[in-house]
Amino acid sequence: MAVMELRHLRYFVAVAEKLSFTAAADALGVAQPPLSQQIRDLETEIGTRLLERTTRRVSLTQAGQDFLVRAKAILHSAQDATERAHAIGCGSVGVLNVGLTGSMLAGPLGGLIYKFQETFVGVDIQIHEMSPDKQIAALKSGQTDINFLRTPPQDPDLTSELAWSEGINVVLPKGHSITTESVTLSCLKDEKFVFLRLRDSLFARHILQCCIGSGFYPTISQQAVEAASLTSLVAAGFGVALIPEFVAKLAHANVTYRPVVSPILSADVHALYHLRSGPMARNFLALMRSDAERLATELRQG
Amino acid sequence: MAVMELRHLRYFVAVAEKLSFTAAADALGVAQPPLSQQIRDLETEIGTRLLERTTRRVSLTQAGQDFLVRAKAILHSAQDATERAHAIGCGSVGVLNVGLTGSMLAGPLGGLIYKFQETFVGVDIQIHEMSPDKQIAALKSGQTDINFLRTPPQDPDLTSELAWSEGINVVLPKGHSITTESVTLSCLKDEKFVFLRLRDSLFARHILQCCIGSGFYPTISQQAVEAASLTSLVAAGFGVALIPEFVAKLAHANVTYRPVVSPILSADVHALYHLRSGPMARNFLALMRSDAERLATELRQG
DNA sequence: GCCATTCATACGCTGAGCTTCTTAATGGCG
DNA sequence: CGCCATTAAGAAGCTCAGCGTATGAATGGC
Repeated sequence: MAVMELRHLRYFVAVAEKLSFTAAADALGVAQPPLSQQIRDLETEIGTRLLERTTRRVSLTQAGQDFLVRAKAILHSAQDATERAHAIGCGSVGVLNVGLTGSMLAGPLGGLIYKFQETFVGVDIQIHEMSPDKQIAALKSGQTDINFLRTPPQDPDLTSELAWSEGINVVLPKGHSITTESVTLSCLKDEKFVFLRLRDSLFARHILQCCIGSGFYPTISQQAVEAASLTSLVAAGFGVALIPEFVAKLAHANVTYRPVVSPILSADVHALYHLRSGPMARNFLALMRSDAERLATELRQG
Repeated sequence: MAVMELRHLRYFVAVAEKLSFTAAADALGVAQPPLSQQIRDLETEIGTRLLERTTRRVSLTQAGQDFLVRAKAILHSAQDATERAHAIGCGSVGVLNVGLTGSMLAGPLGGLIYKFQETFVGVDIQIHEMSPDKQIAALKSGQTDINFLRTPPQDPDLTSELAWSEGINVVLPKGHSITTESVTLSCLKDEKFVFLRLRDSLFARHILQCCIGSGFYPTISQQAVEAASLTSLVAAGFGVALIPEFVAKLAHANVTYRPVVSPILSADVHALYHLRSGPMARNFLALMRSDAERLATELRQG
């Protein structure tokens, strides 16, 4: 027993719309006899006549009229399904879940997301703010497709890629004795420091190593979890802090920011994604790379 | 270039639901290699991967997840379309348009329609009241599927079939001199008559012939178009009228009804339908015949 | 490190669907 | 009234799509 295929529907719709087997066969690019046969098979399969035909006239039965509407809808659905799947496969439609820590949007990421949205209007970008320790779990569970963080973990399933590098600023409480436009790390050796929690933050440990490299072990008065909290603690008088350049854009009234010029310090942000992350994530990464290259070129030229 | 067929969807859905080629192949009753090949063809056709597969694990891509939902919907639609078409072909669902004149429902037709509705619950019966001259046009244009009238026309496209026969009653105004339980036609020879318009009504001409056959030419004081109007004209004092038995069921306060027993008169109602009327009409006719037969048997026995 | 399991590939075969040729039927036209 | 053009259906042969069998490659479990 033959089963119904889309071919039967295509043939039937052609005949039903032309009300002629020969015209339909011509339009379909097949000969007339196989068309007649396929229609016959379809009618046998359904168990009722769809077309009433004499040698001079072809007309739809009531069943045929109903079936025509549905057949066209099915063919349309099939076309639509393939187009949608293709679009999703290309990464031009769908939902892209981006995971990041709260302070990350202050840097180039905001503009990057805006540009991506402009290019891929069919993609809905969902931004999930989450603490660094939850990011890996979110990626692995598929909750997010791509995450941005300063501490790329070593995980065989996950790939990390440098997104951008920032300079380091020192945050000084208002009225602090240092008044120079820029500072060196060593002139901070007698200060009290507010740090990110060393246990969690690769960035904090990196800064610590830099201090040691500059010849002193910093006195740590407080440890915070969120980078944005550091500024507030400085404002409250707990000491000074070293923060990524772009976090300093989130200005605070009772502190001042000064770039650290010696040694040259940098805070790296990494894009982290799953090995089998979708095409949207790859498109995002591609845009990110081209954007980084553009920035580098501009810096070189300007 | 191969085109997509329902087979591809069936295969894909099977694999996507089992998340295993071998299990799906087993369920589909085919070997695993052709299944792999069909999936590959489908992916080529769509232009993107739908399934991510290693030798140990099969998983859906984002495109695959979307496509799975749509593929299942399409297969369901196809099944639904065939079932609906089959049902329409059998006459068990659809709309049956019945055309009739206003007074026709008083007879056996009401019960017949009720019984038909009980048997074919999927059929929506639409009753169209219309004047006799519009019935043929309605049938030919497809506006109605089956019509009931007392004057079957001779038309090569239309078939008529005796639906039932009724006796004839005479309608007398209240206080008329005739007081017997039943009357003969000849004892009405000196009455004034209200008739249906002779130009339109085969029934009226039939009655006229019967009067002539009984030895008199009736004095016609008024002619009406609707059978139901005759009773009102009698009540108004325009004379007496001869009407089909079942129309007399529509009782009127100021008249009395008496059967005409000699000669035996009958008013026939015919079912009229198109040569290519649908299966619902045929089902209705079949029920009508069996009902008529049942009535005849009951009459014979009782 | 071996083995079992599973998906992909290779290859030959069967039959479904196609083309061509032909027949039957019907409406239009002279 | 009969011929012809037109159209759907039937017959026969062919081609290739899809299937089955056999085999290979890869991966996770023991």
